[in-house]
Amino acid sequence: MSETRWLSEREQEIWRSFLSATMGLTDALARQLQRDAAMPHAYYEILVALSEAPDRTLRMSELAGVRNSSRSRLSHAVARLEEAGWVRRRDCPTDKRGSFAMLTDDGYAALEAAAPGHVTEVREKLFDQLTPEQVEQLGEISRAIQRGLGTAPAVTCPSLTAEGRAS
Amino acid sequence: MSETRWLSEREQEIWRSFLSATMGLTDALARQLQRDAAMPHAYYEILVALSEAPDRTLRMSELAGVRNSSRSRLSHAVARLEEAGWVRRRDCPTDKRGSFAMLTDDGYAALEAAAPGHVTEVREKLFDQLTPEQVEQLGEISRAIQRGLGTAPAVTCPSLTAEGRAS
DNA sequence: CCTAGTTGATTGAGAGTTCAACAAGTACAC
DNA sequence: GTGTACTTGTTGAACTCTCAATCAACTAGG
Repeated sequence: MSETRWLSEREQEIWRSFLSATMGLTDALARQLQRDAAMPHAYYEILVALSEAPDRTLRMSELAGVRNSSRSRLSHAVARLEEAGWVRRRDCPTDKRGSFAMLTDDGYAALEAAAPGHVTEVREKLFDQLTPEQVEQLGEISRAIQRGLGTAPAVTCPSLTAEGRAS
Repeated sequence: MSETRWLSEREQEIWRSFLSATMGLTDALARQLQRDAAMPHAYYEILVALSEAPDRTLRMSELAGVRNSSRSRLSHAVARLEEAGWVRRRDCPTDKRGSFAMLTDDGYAALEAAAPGHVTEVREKLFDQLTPEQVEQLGEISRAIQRGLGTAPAVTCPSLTAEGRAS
């Protein structure tokens, strides 16, 4: 076992700043969604993933994969979302173990209602704070980190473009 | 109320990548600490903050401020840490409402034991993935985000430098 | 002094996440 | 076919975090 490669002063400074920034940002987004749309960020992302899927429907395992979520977590979450009437489960005909999760019209409406506030928060707290160069740099850095994590650089989050919106 | 400023395709792509990267990184760190040191990341940071304080002691409210944590959360956390024997509470003599949290020798030992694995994870998953330029860029970006959040750019995280370590 | 308002910290309930255990179904070799 | 191994999805318990309520102690103004 090799020696620990400790962080330099500068690295530590950056690491702490990074941690503070990302945690603060995450926190701000979560708070905004909880306050204005009564849903946790994780649930919002589930709704988004479903809204972008064909027929607004996905297998539970696919949904878990796309969201980088554990099956267990997703199962609990979908149970909640079903209670709220935003998602409905269907059995898979070809594989009797399988389950589909389908976004309901109510769920889509909830997503549409939540989106503007969420995007606004993302824009104000992140993009408005950075220069265009920094935005590009952040994109590169994020990709690099993703590579290091060995996770698929898959589709990962909300539909926030103007085009993605319903008419 | 003004129109929502939706994200461009490019912005959305970067946003998703950023979210995936930071969540994945956060997750990896949390898992490593939980697995190897049986503590959540938040608790690790509390121990770090205490270890860097004079007499390894801080007022609860100061600790909450430094960690950007709610008083409630900290109270619960310190209760757990006290159970584990890693932290001890003391009454404040001058302000009888106040409480001190003090890192015990056991707590310090636990921190020392946990640190190498944690730093290694941070280095491998973050710094090893970036060029020196990107590291600097990330520092700048993080500062900018922090400014936008309006939080103090205070000391925010683990003591990971070689100098910070006990002899 | 004494009330009103503020601050420091704790508590309990509710919600989300994790982990391990589990049931049920599928796949594949033999 | 039969048995073994793997996959899909759910469940329950334990844990952390949040939020609102609470309480004690301090502080300022009359």
